[in-house]
Amino acid sequence: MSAADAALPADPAPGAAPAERRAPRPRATLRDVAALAGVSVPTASKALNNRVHVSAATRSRVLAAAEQLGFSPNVLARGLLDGRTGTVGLLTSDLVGRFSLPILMGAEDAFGAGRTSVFLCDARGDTIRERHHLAALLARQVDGLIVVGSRTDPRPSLGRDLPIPVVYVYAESDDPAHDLSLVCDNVGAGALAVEHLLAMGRRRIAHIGGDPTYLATTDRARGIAEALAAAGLEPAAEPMYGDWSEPWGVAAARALLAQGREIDAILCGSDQVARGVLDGLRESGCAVPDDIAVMGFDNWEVMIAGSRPRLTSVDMNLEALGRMAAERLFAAIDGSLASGVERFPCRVVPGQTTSPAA
Amino acid sequence: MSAADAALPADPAPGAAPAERRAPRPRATLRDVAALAGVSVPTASKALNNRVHVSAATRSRVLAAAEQLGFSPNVLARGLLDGRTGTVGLLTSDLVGRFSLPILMGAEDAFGAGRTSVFLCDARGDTIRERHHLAALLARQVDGLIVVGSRTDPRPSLGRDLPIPVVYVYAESDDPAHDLSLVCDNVGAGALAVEHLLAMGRRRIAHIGGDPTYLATTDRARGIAEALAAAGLEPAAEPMYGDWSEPWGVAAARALLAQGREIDAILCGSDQVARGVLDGLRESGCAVPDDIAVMGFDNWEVMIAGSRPRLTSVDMNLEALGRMAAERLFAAIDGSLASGVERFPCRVVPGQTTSPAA
DNA sequence: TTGTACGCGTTATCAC
DNA sequence: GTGATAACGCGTACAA
Repeated sequence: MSAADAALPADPAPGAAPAERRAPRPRATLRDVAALAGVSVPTASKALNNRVHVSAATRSRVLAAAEQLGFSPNVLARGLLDGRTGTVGLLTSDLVGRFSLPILMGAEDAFGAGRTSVFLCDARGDTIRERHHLAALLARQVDGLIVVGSRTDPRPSLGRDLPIPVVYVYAESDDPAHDLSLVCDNVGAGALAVEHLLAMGRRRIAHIGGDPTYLATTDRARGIAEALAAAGLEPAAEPMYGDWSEPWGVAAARALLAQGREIDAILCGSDQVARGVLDGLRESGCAVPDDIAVMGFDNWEVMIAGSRPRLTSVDMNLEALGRMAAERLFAAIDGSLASGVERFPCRVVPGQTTSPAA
Repeated sequence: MSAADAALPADPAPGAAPAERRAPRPRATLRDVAALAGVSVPTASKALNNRVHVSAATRSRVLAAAEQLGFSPNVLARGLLDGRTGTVGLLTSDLVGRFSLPILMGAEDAFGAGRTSVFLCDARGDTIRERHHLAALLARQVDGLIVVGSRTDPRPSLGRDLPIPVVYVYAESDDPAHDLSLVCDNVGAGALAVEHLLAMGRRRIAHIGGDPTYLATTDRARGIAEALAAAGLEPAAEPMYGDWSEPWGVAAARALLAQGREIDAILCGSDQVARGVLDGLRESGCAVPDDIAVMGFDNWEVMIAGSRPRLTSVDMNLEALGRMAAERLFAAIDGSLASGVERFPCRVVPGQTTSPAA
């Protein structure tokens, strides 16, 4: 890394530059470094890579030359030799980056100070763009691929004949026999939420879900129903479904209250729905959490931060998912990759909307 | 592109694969294609690149071979020859991707169906990580760099001695004499907002700003003050500053109303502040927009969508900024790059919080 | 300890 | 119309 980190020379002001000198100086190559140090190219290479059989004097001359020229090794040329580029692609369909970015960060953390970089491409839900990006990534010789879906429903496999390993994250591949997928346990997430509410002493729990065409919606609803049944409880009302918006949350909360049932908690399909529900309850004079507890899913900080009181939510552990994906991919790059679907647990992040019932 | 797009072979099921065949097949090279087509490597190259002096028969044989092998040309090897990789880096410090992603999309659109891909790296506000990413990008021979700040305040220049052109976007470089920066005209944005409110018949305009340590805050405040003065109006109250949060908006709205002044519009420092202000006004029984109009800045869809009524906001035209950056960079890659700071106008996106006064 | 020869995948040039 | 040769920047095996 010492050579790479020397990319910015220490001397930024080499005399008064002519006013119109805009053309950047050419890239220094190993040959330039070797020439400046007065050695052959392979010797310079050994010196920079801490290989044996190089005298200390030669090494320091080479290092100095590299520093002076701002030399940064061409990892692409190196990749030509060993067939690796130290680059993985992250192919996403998630417009706003709500899911992709935490996963990206987790992956970067896992690759860490190593030599691997992540190439992010957003297909914006467009199949043609996805294939275009895939071709571009393959042409750039990425060592592996992480595919992130915009929803948890299974997505089309990229196929079995790619020359590099692929890990599907968040949305599983529809070819689990050949592809490896790492996803959140949304059924478990629903159960976790119910258990949290039960621990807070709530018993009359209603569910206001999001868009019913999403697998995440039905998975969570199933987990909720199962956990309630396991506790010997009935849902406090028929589950309601709409979309992922705040306005839907507002409308649903009103409709739910209008039913006149006894309710002490509402489990919402997402943080956005939950914010709408909070608004709807406030309008109706319901106190949160004293009268009714409220919970969301996703733990999306942008939504949570503005919520009053601060919303309790279920975190999908996306960063951990990204880390796992990176580790799996890293292992697969010089080994082989398992297939199947691995589900990872979520976790409740308590806020102020679910304190113990009076 | 025809060869690259052939990366996914048309025949995904080459007989029953053994259950444990996970190791991906090796990458096909031009040599493999040439051998299969029964021609030399240079001839295969010409055939795939639509060069002249290749017989139709030969060309079709080569194309068929490439298709069959799922051949995808190694653009990195090609880059070794012409010194181009068809890759630009996008270095950001913007955690949540609120500014970076629109800019990224604009840049991708501008590079369009061309051969240029964008490499996104998030430094997460960490200087060390930024230098690490910069070194990684340089080592990967990116042809140019787009640097996106997380706030509009000038940011440290990457230096004058990089071997590739750099365009700073959203936050300008602190070395305008040598670097090119493309930013939003925040002063103009403040003026635009005032003009919109004036057009709606509002005259008693107050300003609830965001974090006063941000240049965006003071720039917008200045634009607001100047536009009011130009219209011969006084601010309806002393400007208030806090942070970028919804809770601040709520508190500020309450405090403002408590002053008992006559007010018919509130200009908020951001959409988040505006959402808080809307909440605060609703609590106090103020009707929006009938009693008081409300406007935000940023036009952040996530915030706008959940706002009731739908918030009027000033869009920063980030996608356009990204497109411009890509075009400038593209031109600079085989030319020279201008320096200085270019400011681009913003635009008002009317919602339902600023209808004409009664 | 250092330098020479070669190869990675691709394309341009120039023979044939 | 086709193929041999050289070159891009780098690392490794081997010779000096």
